[in-house]
Amino acid sequence: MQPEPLFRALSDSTRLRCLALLAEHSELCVCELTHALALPQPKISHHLGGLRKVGLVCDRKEGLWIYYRINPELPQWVDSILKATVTGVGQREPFASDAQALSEMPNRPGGVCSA
Amino acid sequence: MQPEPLFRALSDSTRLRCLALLAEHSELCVCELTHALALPQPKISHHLGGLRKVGLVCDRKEGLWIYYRINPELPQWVDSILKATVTGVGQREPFASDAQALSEMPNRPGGVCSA
DNA sequence: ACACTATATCTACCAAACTAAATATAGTGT
DNA sequence: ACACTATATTTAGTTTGGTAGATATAGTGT
Repeated sequence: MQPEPLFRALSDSTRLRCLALLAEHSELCVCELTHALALPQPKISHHLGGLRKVGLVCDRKEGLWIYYRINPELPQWVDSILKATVTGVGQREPFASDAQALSEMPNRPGGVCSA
Repeated sequence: MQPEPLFRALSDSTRLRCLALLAEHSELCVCELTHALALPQPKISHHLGGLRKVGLVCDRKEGLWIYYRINPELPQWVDSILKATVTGVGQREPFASDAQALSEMPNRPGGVCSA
């Protein structure tokens, strides 16, 4: 993985918020992310596409839903960067509120039992 | 430190190359970086200004030269990100060639004896 | 077939940022 | 005072990338 596109992907607030949630939930569908971040669905989809394009996330289709997860085959140094980032900023806003909003979302599909 | 400006700073090739060199040389002046990267001096200065603005580097003036170093007071998670990046991509091009070009530079000023 | 939900794509607009080149600032030595 | 070196800033042009909104695709249930 090239560092420049990686860091560019990490330089946007919407993408970082998605990644921060994904880092703690193994997989989430678009509607969960849309709810947690309270942003328009096309915007979320657009940014998830960007994350997928650089290889940071992958997706899985199940029925009507598409579940995203952090790519489990990331190079170790990339994984370290993600972990360091979540450690460093995960308690701040808006990340904390996003996690809270997600946990309070009613009618969540599938993978609720994930870590 | 905010993550978005940090990652945006890391998303440019010129800035990454400067940081990679600084990560292994404690301090370097602008002319050393300009020589190592073989880029126009105003371009190097401009990008160093960007790195300084987000707090990734600081500088020290000595006579005609301005020495840059990685900010020694970076938050731990930011330091982890820098180290992971250098570990992950430091051996690749153009970083390896930059280090080589720096080591072969004649008439280097001041801090040559740095690690 | 139809309505509904979930997601993706497309279009147009706008702002941020990289680049190149010229020029300005500032320190040094003669 | 002048020439020279090192560095920073400014300007203009171009591109990249984010946003909003509309629309398309696709799966589900009736």
